[in-house]
Amino acid sequence: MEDYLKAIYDLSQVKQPVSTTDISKTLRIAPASVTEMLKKLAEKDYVTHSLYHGTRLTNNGKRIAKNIVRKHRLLERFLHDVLKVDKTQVHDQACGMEHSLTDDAADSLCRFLRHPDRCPDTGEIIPPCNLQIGSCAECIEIHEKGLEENGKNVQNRVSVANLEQGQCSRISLIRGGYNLLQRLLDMGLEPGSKIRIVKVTSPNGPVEVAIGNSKIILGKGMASKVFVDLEEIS
Amino acid sequence: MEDYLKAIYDLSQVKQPVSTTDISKTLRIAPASVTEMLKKLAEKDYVTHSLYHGTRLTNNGKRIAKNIVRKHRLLERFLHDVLKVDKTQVHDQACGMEHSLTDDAADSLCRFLRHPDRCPDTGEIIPPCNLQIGSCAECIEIHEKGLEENGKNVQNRVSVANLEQGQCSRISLIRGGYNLLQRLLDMGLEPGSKIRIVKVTSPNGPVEVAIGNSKIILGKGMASKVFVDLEEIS
DNA sequence: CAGTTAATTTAGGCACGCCTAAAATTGGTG
DNA sequence: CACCAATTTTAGGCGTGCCTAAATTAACTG
Repeated sequence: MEDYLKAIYDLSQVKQPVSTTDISKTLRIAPASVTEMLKKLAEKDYVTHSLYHGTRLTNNGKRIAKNIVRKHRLLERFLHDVLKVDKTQVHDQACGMEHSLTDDAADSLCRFLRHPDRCPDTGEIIPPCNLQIGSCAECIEIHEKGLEENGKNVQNRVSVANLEQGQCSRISLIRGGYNLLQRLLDMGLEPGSKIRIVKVTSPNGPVEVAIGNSKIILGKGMASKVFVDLEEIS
Repeated sequence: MEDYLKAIYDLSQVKQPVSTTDISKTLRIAPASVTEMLKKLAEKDYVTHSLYHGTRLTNNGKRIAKNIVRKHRLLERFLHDVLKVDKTQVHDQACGMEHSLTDDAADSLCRFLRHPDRCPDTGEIIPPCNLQIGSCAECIEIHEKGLEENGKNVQNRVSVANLEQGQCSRISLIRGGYNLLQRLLDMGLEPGSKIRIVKVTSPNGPVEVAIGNSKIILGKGMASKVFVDLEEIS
C-alpha cells in the first residue's frame, strides 16, 4: 500500500492526475490490480479516484507518501555514504527496508546523517521530518539534552520552492546547517512567521517572498530548504 | 517464514526438539497455523518435523536461521549504538527490518560497527558472517583495497564454545580485533588448521583443544570467537 | 491399563493482494 | 457521428498465511 502511495507521489511530480497504466508499469502489477487497490486507497482517503480519469493524492495521502519517500531517501544516503553499498543496489535495498523503518528511527538516522536534504546520486529532495521543530539545529539540541519531544507532529510541510505566486502560509521548518539558519534568520525568515510568495520567475529560478513588510529574493537552493505548513496555505 | 526459523533457532538454544506450542507462543500465531507452516518448512528441508514430537532445524535451516539472527542482532547494535533508539523499542524495530536487509548490507554494517560479537543489552552472541575470510582483519583489509570477494560463501559456522568433547573440525574464522587475532595466532590457532576438542569441563567453563601436537586451554570468551565449519565436524 | 487432560494436527473457512479474460469507457479519426 | 484503439474497470479465480472448531495423539494418574 505504501508502495502505491510512493509510486503515485513520484509520478505526480511529472503529470498530475496519475494514470492507472503508469502506476501499473512502475510497480509491475497488472492494471486491474491497480484499480482495485486505488479503490481501497480512496476509501481510506489517501487518494481521490474518479473512474477512468486517473488518481490524485489527498493531503492525507501526500503526508504518508512523503513520509515513506523520506525514509527511502534517508536509507539511500545511509546505504551509499556509510555502508558503501554498490550504487546499482542502493535503490532496491532501500525499497526493501523503507517500510519497516519506524518514524523515530528515521529521525535518528536523519540526525546521524546530519540532516541531508538530497539523495546521493539523483539529487532528489528528501522530504523533511514532521517533528515539531523550527530548524535542524533545534532537533540536534533537543536530542543532546535528552529531551523527548515525541508525539507532537506537524501535519504536512511543503517547500517554498513548490509554492505558487500569491500563496501565503506560515514557516514551519528551516532545514540545513547552523550557517544557513543564521543567514535566513538575519534576513527575517523565522520559523513561525507568515510568508507570502510575491513572484515566481521561472520554474527553476529564484522566488520573491514577503515577510512582514520586507521583500526578499530566495535562490532555488534556499527556497527548497524553507518549508511551510501545507494546511495553512491560502 | 524466516520468523519461524528464527523462533525455532532461539527456542532450540533452550530445549532441543522445539514444541509447536512454544513456537505458537513466541510468534503469537495459532498452534494450527504453526503445524501447517512446519510442514512447508520440512518440505524445503529447513526443519525435520515428526508429527506430535516437535521439530528441529536441519543444517540448512540452521544456516538460514543464523543468517537472520545475525541481521537482527547487528541491527539491534546499530539502532542502539548509533541511532540511540529507545531500548524498549530496539528489538521490535530490528524485527521489522531484519528481513529486508541484504547479506551484503549486513556485512557492511558489521564492518561499520567494527565486527561486534554481542547484542547491546542481552549480550547474546551475534552469529558470524559467511564470508570466505579467516578473520575480521582480513574482512577490513579486503574492503579497504576495494576487492570484491562476493559470491564465495562459507557454508555454516559454529563456535568452538558450542562443540562437544571429542569433536574435530577445521578453523573457519577468528573473530575479533587485531590483538585477539594475534594472540590466538601466537598460540597456534590459525584459520584453516584442524582442531579437536579435548575436554569440556563445564557448560560455561573453559575448553581444552588440540591443534597439531599442542594442547591449549581457551576461556569461554575466546572459545566463542573461534568458529569452525559445521559441515566438517566429525 | 483405562480415563482424563494437554498438546498437536486435520478440516474447513476467510481476507488479502495478485492474476486473466471480458466488458465498459474514453478520446481521437475518418 | 459512428467506430476503433487504447485505457480502464469489472468479474471470477488462485495462492498464501492466518483463523476456529473438531479430531487425534501423547502423557500422566489413579
